[in-house]
Amino acid sequence: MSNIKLSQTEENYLKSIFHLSEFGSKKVSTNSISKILNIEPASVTDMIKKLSRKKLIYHEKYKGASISKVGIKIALQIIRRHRLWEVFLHDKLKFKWDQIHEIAEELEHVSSDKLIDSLDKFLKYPKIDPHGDPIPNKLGEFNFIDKISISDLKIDEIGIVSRIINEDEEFFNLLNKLNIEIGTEIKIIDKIDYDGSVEIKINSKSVIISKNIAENIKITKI
Amino acid sequence: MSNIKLSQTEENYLKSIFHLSEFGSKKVSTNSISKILNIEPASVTDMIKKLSRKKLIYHEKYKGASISKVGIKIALQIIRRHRLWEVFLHDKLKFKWDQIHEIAEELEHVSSDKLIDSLDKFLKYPKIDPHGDPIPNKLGEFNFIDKISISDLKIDEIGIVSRIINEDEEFFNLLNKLNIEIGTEIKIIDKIDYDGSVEIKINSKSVIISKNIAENIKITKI
DNA sequence: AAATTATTTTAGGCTCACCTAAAATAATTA
DNA sequence: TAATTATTTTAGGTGAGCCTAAAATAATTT
Repeated sequence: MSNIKLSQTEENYLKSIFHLSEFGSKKVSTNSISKILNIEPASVTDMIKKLSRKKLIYHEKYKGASISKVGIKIALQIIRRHRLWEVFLHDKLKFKWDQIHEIAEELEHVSSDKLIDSLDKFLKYPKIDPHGDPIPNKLGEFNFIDKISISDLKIDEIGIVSRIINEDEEFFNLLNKLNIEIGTEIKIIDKIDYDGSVEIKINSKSVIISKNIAENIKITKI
Repeated sequence: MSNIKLSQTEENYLKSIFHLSEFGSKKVSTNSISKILNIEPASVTDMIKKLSRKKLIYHEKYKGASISKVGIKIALQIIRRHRLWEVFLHDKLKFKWDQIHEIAEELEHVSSDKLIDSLDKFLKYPKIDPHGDPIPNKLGEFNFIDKISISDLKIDEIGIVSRIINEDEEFFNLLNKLNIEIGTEIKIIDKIDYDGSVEIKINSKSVIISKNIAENIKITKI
């Protein structure tokens, strides 16, 4: 195992770069990292240099950063920790869906491998977290399910909610109001050409949701 | 609630000062803190000033520090978090008794009150941790049981192991070898005047343990 | 292509939590 | 009590991770 011990800050940067790079496939700009982490671009440049020196990312001046193999491996372990803690908080401690992310952000930095493997076992090796995101295993492997969103369904098709992209409290409240959670069955009643809104039926009630909302709810077609 | 948000470092200092002060009753020297935390005395002085400014401790130059009411309250909350995580690691994740302390040192700094209260509930409000130490409740209250050690028993008296003072791995290995853990019944066979060693019977086997060992094992007389 | 705008980097500063060396104070021993 | 030793504090310095302001580079408009 590559046992480079990173600081919490380094871990957070690496995780963000991984997410922004879409599994390592894209270059990531200084500005995008800056926005996600709420840190000034100049500071981001400093950290990019640091991670670059450690070979966790590659960087060419003024040309963006890309994440290295080792960087991806570490990022996946951080994500694994985060998501396992989310399962724990949700399933065992009965936390609401919208409260788990923030706490998992702290727990994910606790650095014992044995802790995480034991937690994994205790939770019975879950494959997805409460948001429907896949949990990498010890080796960083996970089921990459390229899900479609509500907007992608056609009229009369039915899907099961499998992942919520947006993690804002406001978005969570909205879903609560609409009675939507992971596992909810949704049928497309109508698609409004004008602005991409979608009329859907949930538990025999029908509502119209905006294009933006529809795109933030991933589903599995059935 | 006093919601002063402290850094991990500040929390560690406060916890050490609390422990060294024996529940707030004694003054604590710069040197003793320095030794416990493995930090140079000069650095300790810096932090003493900082905690003093925040009124978590009192300090008079060259005369040692004492912990304030608010300081004690916060220290007890950190200890509560530490011990609840130890119970979780031991009881739920099946960690060995000697591996829990280090991990709990990290987990104790995760700062959500709701997390700790939910964990407390999940663990069914335990009163003691796996070392036999009492767990303060939400309000900082706990059962202060002034336990006696094996050395304090007389010949033919019987006690139940209720707390292990020393947390070294070596000491843990020794206890393992002797088949001693929390809950073990011990009978005093003989006390050797020469050096304070004690002959004890555990599960019908008798061994002689040194005075030092005997003093590090607390028991409840039955 | 030149000018403008946006992005990224450099330069220099700050705080936190540490350090060493030296000075100040307290405690102990002769 | 004076000298010695131990403890604590001050003074000045370091790296990590942030900041602002200005310079360098890239991208977009005109």
